[in-house]
Amino acid sequence: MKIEILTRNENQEIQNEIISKIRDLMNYKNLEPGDKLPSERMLSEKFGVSRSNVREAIHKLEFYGLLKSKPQSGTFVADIGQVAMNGMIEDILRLEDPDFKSLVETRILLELKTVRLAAQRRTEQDLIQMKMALEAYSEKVKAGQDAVQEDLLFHLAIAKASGNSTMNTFMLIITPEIITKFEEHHVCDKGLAFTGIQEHWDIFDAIKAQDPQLAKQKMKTHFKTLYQYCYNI
Amino acid sequence: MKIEILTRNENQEIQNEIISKIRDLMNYKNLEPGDKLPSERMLSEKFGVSRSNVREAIHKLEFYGLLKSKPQSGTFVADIGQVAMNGMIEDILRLEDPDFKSLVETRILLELKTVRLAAQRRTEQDLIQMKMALEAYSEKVKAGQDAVQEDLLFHLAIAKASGNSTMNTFMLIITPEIITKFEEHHVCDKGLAFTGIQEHWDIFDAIKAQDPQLAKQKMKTHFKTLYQYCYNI
DNA sequence: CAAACCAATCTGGTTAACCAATTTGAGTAA
DNA sequence: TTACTCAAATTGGTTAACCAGATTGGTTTG
Repeated sequence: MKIEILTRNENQEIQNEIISKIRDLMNYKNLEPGDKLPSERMLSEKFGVSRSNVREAIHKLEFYGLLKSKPQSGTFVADIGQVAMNGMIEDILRLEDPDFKSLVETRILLELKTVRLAAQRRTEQDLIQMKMALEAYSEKVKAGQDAVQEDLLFHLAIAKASGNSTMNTFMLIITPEIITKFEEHHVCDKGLAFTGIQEHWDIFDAIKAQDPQLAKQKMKTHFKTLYQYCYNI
Repeated sequence: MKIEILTRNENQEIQNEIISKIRDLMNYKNLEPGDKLPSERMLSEKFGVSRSNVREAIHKLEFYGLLKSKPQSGTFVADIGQVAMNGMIEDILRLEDPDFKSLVETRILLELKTVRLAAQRRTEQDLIQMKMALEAYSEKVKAGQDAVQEDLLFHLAIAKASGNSTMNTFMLIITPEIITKFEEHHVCDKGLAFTGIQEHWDIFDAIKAQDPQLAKQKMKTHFKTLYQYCYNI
């Protein structure tokens, strides 16, 4: 799911194998929504793997909402049908690690939306938090220091103000990888931080003024100056 | 059922507590990017909790890219600074479970994008898979059967064809919850399935013709007829 | 005969012991 | 002094034993 190192890839392999075996079992036994999976011990024995491996695989399927473990009771098949179950497991098995381009593409999409929603829904409390993040960012930049973190925190504050918990979560998921990649490629110490200050305040003002279209436009401008440095990554 | 929720919340609680303790420790000890966290055993002893609890908390922070465990070596702080670390942990602790409205809002946003990308990037193989999903859907509807699953699989096929692995992952994450909620509220057995067939084929044709704007427009139409049933949920 | 009950059993979760790879630092040789 | 060696200690991961609570099916009781 994240950037994995070799040792973990090996792990990933046997986990995927277990997941596909679970899928086969569900098909073979014609398990329907609500049915109970064999116990973890039984699965680990049948598959010839350790119980903790089975648990990890179940955890992953649980994360994607396909299974549901009840303590002292059993693991149950979620309320989606067999067709969707097979299709989704197939997709999960073939999931590749996200590349940088895909992350950036998604970030832009999410932020152009969250900034509009934030302009519509922001509370006074949201404004305060955004302003705090923004001032911390400005100070760092003016002191000539690196400010990627403060930058990202401002963007996360916008996501929070959007009032959409799903997008907020997604922003949290992709943010650290973006930070890492940025610092790897030294995107941010190229003197574009100073122009960034004004752009950020423009975005903030538009949100404060509750003008979604303006906010989106300012965010677009911001990304334009930002990602012109990224095309050669 | 209530008990199940309670126990899980309880679990969530102590996990969050551990996470905030880890944050405090990182602040107190001034741990910087790349530094090593105390060992799992030491943390479990210091916090007075079991080692597996500590491991779960670390796993969660690892999922969000804030920590990185190296086997037989230690757990290391990710390459984002202290400020971003504190901000992100704060956000993670306050993360709420996504509500239906937020899920739908996000799904629409994602799909209006993936359908455009799919129109630009789809391969012949993608077309074949989408067509298969679509035919399965049509048959079920014509047979008068429920076809939510096949519906969603078609949409997932579009996400795959978009060539953006991050969006693909996100679609996989929200899909099962959407299915469940849909079936809970009986969104789909209100006779809108038949109109859905044509709408789906329109989307498919636009993708095949590599016309992003048309594809987006058709998807918009599709959502319009779909979610007019959802406003009263 | 049906409903209430209870203990044997089965379950996921937890704990503790164990493993192999990695660090580390004192000792050694150049 | 410096570079190298190697074994002991430390680490995250793995395995197996254990726990408390849920399930279940036969028995009892009204």
